[in-house]
Amino acid sequence: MPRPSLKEVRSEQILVAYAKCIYQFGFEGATQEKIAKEAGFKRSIIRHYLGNREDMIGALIDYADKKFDEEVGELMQSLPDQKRIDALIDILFDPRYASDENSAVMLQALVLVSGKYPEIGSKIVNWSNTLIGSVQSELRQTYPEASEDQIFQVAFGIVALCFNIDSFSQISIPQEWWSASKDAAYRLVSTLN
Amino acid sequence: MPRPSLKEVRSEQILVAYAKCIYQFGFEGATQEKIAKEAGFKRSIIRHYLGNREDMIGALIDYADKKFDEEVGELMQSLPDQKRIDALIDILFDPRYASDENSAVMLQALVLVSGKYPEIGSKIVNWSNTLIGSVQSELRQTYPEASEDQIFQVAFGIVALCFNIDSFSQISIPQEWWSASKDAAYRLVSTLN
DNA sequence: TTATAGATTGTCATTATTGATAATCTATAA
DNA sequence: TTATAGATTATCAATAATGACAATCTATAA
Repeated sequence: MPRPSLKEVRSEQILVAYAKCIYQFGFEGATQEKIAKEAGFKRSIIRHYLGNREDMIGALIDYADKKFDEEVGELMQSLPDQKRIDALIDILFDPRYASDENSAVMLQALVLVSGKYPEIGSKIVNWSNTLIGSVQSELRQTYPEASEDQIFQVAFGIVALCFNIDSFSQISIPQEWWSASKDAAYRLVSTLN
Repeated sequence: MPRPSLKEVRSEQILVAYAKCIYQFGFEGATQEKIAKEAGFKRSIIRHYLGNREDMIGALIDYADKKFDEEVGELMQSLPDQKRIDALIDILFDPRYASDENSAVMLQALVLVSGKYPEIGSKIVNWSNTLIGSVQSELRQTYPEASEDQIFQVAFGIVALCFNIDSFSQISIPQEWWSASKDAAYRLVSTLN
């Protein structure tokens, strides 16, 4: 009888806009008004679908949580059969992937407010571990003779380099920082020989 | 005739409190009221010494700028004569140095708002280059046979690892992340042999 | 002691942000 | 066509934050 619900669609549109605003204005600077404008709705619509500010934050965290896993999954799926590690590093350190749609950027924004919202901290550790784990298993395939400790150190280093360069994505940084990050990642891998 | 000026002292006290609030509440969350409370003054005192919000931000950037150079200088001064690179890495990846007084944390907070205040972006690049440059010159001393490109890549990687782990400083992260960062840094250095 | 410049505090208008709810509009099924 | 559930918009009170300026207090030198 009633018109069809848009809850799913609208919620995601709002959360995407929310993420973009956090990226652009910071966590506390991402006001409902700005989010609404970014999403192309009136502010009231936000409340209608997501509730108050606290509810919004919860929804955002859940969304980021889901999104991060998806992105890592897609990333690993996209790797070719041969030279998978090289391909992985090439993607991780490609400037084109470090847009405001990248979860790594959201992660950096959330790190800054994890003091205020403690549940964020453990999520971030989880996300990091997810990515580190994926890199680890790739390394393990290619370097079966290396120890787990060695593999973990290298995987962690690669992810750290990636997080770091992504965190700069809205600053106009020297071109060579991207290639330096990538080269450093390759250097880390080379130590497993 | 008049009473002596406290401008220098008060300004620094306020800016320290400002930095601490940014670290704790985020950039937009660092309100004048919170800063005043943190510093132990009334809000009016902030305006008296630093002016309005925009003036405050400018003062903060200048302060962070000066502070960062000082800290890097002191860090390099503190290195022993022997095994300077090992000592440098040990300090950079010591959890005790990544407190809220660490400039690296401020840097991460400022990165997030550099979209709003473009002058911040170039400062951050400068700060990074300062630290990278210092690490480079140390590496150059120990590995004179390595090329400049190689030295830069390794120096950049070390600084990136440092920035990354520092950015997590207010999250309770696994203990091994610190050692993994340090180990990765050592691995990077080892590639210069 | 006293005049003075600066320190410190107090107050108020303005604006920004949010929470909450009412009012209106509209796509669907009966 | 029409009732209905949900979409969308409008509005207002409450609070937070800022800007601006007035008022008061106090350490110094003359």
